[in-house]
Amino acid sequence: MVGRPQVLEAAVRAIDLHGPEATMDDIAAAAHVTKPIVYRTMGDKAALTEALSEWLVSRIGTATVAAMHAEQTPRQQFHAAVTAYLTTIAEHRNVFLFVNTVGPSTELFHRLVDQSAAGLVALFGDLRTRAGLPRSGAATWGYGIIGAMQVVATMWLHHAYGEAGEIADDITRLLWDGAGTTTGT
Amino acid sequence: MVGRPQVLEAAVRAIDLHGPEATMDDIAAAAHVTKPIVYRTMGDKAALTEALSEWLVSRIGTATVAAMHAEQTPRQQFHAAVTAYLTTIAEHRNVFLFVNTVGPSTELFHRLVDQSAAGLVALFGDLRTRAGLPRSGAATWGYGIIGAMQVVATMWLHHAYGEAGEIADDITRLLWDGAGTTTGT
DNA sequence: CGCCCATATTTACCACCAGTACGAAAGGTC
DNA sequence: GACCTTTCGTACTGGTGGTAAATATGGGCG
Repeated sequence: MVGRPQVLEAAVRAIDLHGPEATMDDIAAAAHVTKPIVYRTMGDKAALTEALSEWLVSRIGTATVAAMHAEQTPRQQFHAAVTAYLTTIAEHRNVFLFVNTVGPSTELFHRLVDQSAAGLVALFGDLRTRAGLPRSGAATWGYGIIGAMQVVATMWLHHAYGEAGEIADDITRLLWDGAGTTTGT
Repeated sequence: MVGRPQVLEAAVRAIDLHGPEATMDDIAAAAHVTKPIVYRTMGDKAALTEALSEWLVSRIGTATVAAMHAEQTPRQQFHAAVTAYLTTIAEHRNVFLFVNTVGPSTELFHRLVDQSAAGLVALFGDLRTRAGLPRSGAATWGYGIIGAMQVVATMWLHHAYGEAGEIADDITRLLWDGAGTTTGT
C-alpha cells in the first residue's frame, strides 16, 4: 500500500531526473509501482500537479519566513521574499517548470493562481484600505505579482542572466517602487 | 494553392468556434483543406501559434497607438496602453487563450516572451539609463510586465470581475506607481 | 490442509492529438 | 495520347493521459 507522500516524493525524483517533460509512467516507475496505482492515489495529472505546487509553495513559504525579519522595512521584507522565492525555485528548478507546464487556459491554472494570490490579496487588501484605496483592486495586484514572478523566474532559469539578488532588486524596483517613480517620470 | 493568410484566418475562425482547445484538424477543416496542407503552409503547431501571437500583438499595437496621445503624461500613456491591451484581447478572447496554451517551459514560450518584451526593454532601458539605473535590469522589467499582464488578463477573462478601465487603474497603480508607494509604506 | 472470496495490482487496452508516409489524381509537356 | 511533375488526401505512426478487465495475493472458514 503506497500513499500520497511516497508518490509525491517519487514524482519529485522523477521530475528531477527526466525534467519537466516527465510522464506519468516515469513517475509511476520512480515510485516502483504501476500507473493505475498513481491514479488511484493522486486522482489525475492535474491533482498531482496541484499537490506538487503546494509542495513548492510550502517550501517557498518557509524560505520566506526564514528570510524576513521584523526589524526590516516593508520594502526590505518584500525584497527578501522575492529573493527567497527565486532561490527556492532555483533549487527545485524542474519541479517549478513541471508545475508551470499547465497551460494558463485551464481550470487548474486558475485554481493555482487564486490559491497563490490569496495571501497577497489579504496583505495588500489591508494596506490598500489603510491607504484609502478600494479593497477590490487587491485581486489584480495579486494576479499581477504572481504573473510577474512567474515569467521573470521562468526566463531567469532559462537565460541564467544575473544573480538572484540582482533580479530581486529589479523586481522590487518594479513592483514595490513602480516603474514610473523609479525612472522619475 | 492556399497560403498563410487563409490558413491564419481559418485558424482564427476555428478557434473562435471551438475555443482554445481547437485542434489542428479543426483548423484544417475551417480552411476547407486537410491537415498536411496546414503543416506544409505553417510548419507545425508552434509556428502557427507564433503566427497567431504576432497577429494578436499587431492588433494590440494598433489599438495602443490609437489610444495613446502625445499630450498625455507618461503615466496616462501607460494606462492607455494597458486598457488597449485588455480590450483587444477581450475581443479575441479565444485566440488569446489559444496562444497562452503554450506551456511556460517550452522554447516557443521563451521566444514569444522575449519578442513581446523587446519593445518594453528598449523603452525602459532608455528611461532607466536616464535615471542612472543599469540598463540591464530592463529585461527583468519587461518580463515582469509581460507576466503581470498575462496573468491578470487570463484571470480577468475567466472571472469577469470589473471593467477594463478599473483593471487598468489597478495595474497602473501596481506597475507604474508601485505597490509600496501607492499604499504609503 | 484446501477452498473461496475480497482486495490489491498489473497487464493490456482505448481515446486523442500532433505529425507524416505513401498513394492517387490533376495538370502540364513533348 | 503517353509520361512526368506537382499537389493533395487518406490513412497511418508515436506517444501520452487515462481506464477496464484479467490476475496475483492473502486471509478466513469448513
